[in-house]
Amino acid sequence: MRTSQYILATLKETPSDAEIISHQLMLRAGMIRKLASGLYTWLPSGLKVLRKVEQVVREEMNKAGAIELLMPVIQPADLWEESGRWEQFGPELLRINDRHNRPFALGPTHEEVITDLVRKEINSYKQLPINFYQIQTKVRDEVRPRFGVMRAREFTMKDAYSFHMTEECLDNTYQRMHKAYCNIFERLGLDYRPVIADTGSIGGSVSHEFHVLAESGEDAIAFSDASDYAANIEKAEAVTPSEVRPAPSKELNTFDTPEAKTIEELKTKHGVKAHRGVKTLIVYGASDENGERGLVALIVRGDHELNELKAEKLSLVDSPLEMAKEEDIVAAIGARPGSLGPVGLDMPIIVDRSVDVMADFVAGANKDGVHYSGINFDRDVTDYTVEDIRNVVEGDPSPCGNGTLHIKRGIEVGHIFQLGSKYSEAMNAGVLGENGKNQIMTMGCYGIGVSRIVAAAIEQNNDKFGIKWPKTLAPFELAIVPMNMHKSHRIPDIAERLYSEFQDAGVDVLFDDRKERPGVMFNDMELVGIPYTLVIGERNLDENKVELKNRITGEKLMLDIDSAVAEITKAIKA
RNA sequence: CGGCGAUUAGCGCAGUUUGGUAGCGCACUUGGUUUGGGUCCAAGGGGUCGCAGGUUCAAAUCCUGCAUCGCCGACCA
Repeated sequence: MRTSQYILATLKETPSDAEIISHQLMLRAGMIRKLASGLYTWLPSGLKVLRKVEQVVREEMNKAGAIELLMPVIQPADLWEESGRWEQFGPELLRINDRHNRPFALGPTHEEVITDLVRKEINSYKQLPINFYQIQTKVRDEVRPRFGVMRAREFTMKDAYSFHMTEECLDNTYQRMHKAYCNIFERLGLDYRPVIADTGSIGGSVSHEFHVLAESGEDAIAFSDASDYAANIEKAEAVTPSEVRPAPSKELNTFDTPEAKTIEELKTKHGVKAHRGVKTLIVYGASDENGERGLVALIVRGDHELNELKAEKLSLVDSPLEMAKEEDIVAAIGARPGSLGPVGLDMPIIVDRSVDVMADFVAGANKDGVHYSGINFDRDVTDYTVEDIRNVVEGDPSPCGNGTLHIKRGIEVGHIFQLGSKYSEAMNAGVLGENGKNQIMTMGCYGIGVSRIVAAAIEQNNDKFGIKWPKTLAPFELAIVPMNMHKSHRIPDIAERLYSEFQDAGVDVLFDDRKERPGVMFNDMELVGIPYTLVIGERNLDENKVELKNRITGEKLMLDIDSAVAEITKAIKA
């Protein structure tokens, strides 16, 4: 490709609405352009990278025995009603009506469509297990799209769905997919981790996420330093410390705290250390038979955070979790948030495991501007239950029993689930078993955020000059940069000759034939992140040499013109 | 969904306080100059100042409403 016949579309200045480095570089390197919030056009260079990711994914899926197909983006509402997700999915499901006013959804995922296909096409246990996948555009009307293609409303996803007679068979395929995913992220040269995950709105039991480690990641991951335990923080169990609750040593006392509404203010204004106090969070309880929701108190240590996911899984708590409105709190308790506590509280009280082992602690007195000190369980608070409802923190013991937890940030690029029969049952997807009877199939599903991987790879591979693509992802394998080509005949002759020889050798080469100054070309090639740049200039031509620059190592090599094509091609294809 | 901020040429921004014919840099076009790391000089093209109302002799500027975009938050009691 010649730059003069291409659209490099590089930008000198960083567009002001790009926050993270991958978003800035994708815009500056001419990979994407925004159409509207969360909607992006892939420019030629960006598309080339996207296709390379797709190809790696496709090869590894095929190798793992999955079969490619392609399903529609537009899906009839009936299917979603059958699975129950038309109601359940919420506003993230973008709904449209056709000209006959029939309801449809733009597919955020394809469990319904594939289950419908399989129940019609697969009739016998002899055809199982089977695993279908597609690489396709997904639509999710995100609450807040951000970070460019990282969290977009329209994005490319690889989704696979497997069907089985037994749990064992599902587990088998699941492990195979787990391995295939590891292969994919390794081939893409990414620093990644598989972590134990929650199943979220997709449903099912066993689940792993694959995270690319990056500071800008939206998820927190907890790792053990002494085993391979790794979990999304929302799923990591906070293990009960071995310590036993000390005996009460203080009397229950009130003290005035008119200006202290937060743990931080209690600390600065009254010297209460965060881990000596507790936070009392009021949420709505599960609805009773009349559909009424009461209030429930959740209590975590002052220096801990409530884990919303753990909380909403408790039977007493409404799901999704919703914090009580201030007026409801005042009506029920007579005090406002900031002065709440468990003593004398007339509602179910759920305390975190780490609160259960506290003695003589501080909490609000359920009277505005007043706190208790010296609170002790079973003396001052008698009716409560103990649950794991907090996020793990750095230094917690690992739930696997080995080592200590550390927290890092990650970008979720893959997620695999053992779905069980959630969809197959709701949609009556069965086959005839060996015994001649109908049996509901068991399912697994496996997703990879293909477009997100492009951004995640940039987060991990950049410097102040731009993107440093790993060989497998670079939009071009080689750039030819002639110095002041229009000034001589030697330069263009050699550049043209090498360009065509590289093309014949099957190298994806970008020939920068613009009438630009050298600095402009160098900067563009570095910004775009092409792994090798071949510099052709008068300076070295008299010795019959050309210069090869490595974008990753910065290394410069002088090569004989006559052997350059063979040598470089060999290095690239290695 | 809540809070904050932004919206002026393709991009980055000034001008808005104090109303008076729309500016700068980059990019683009033309000519010249320069040539191994974002040359320099000159000339030029490009804007219903997000939209709709209002106030005024006069609105990018003041007022009202709306839209779009971004950030933060959506447990932190």
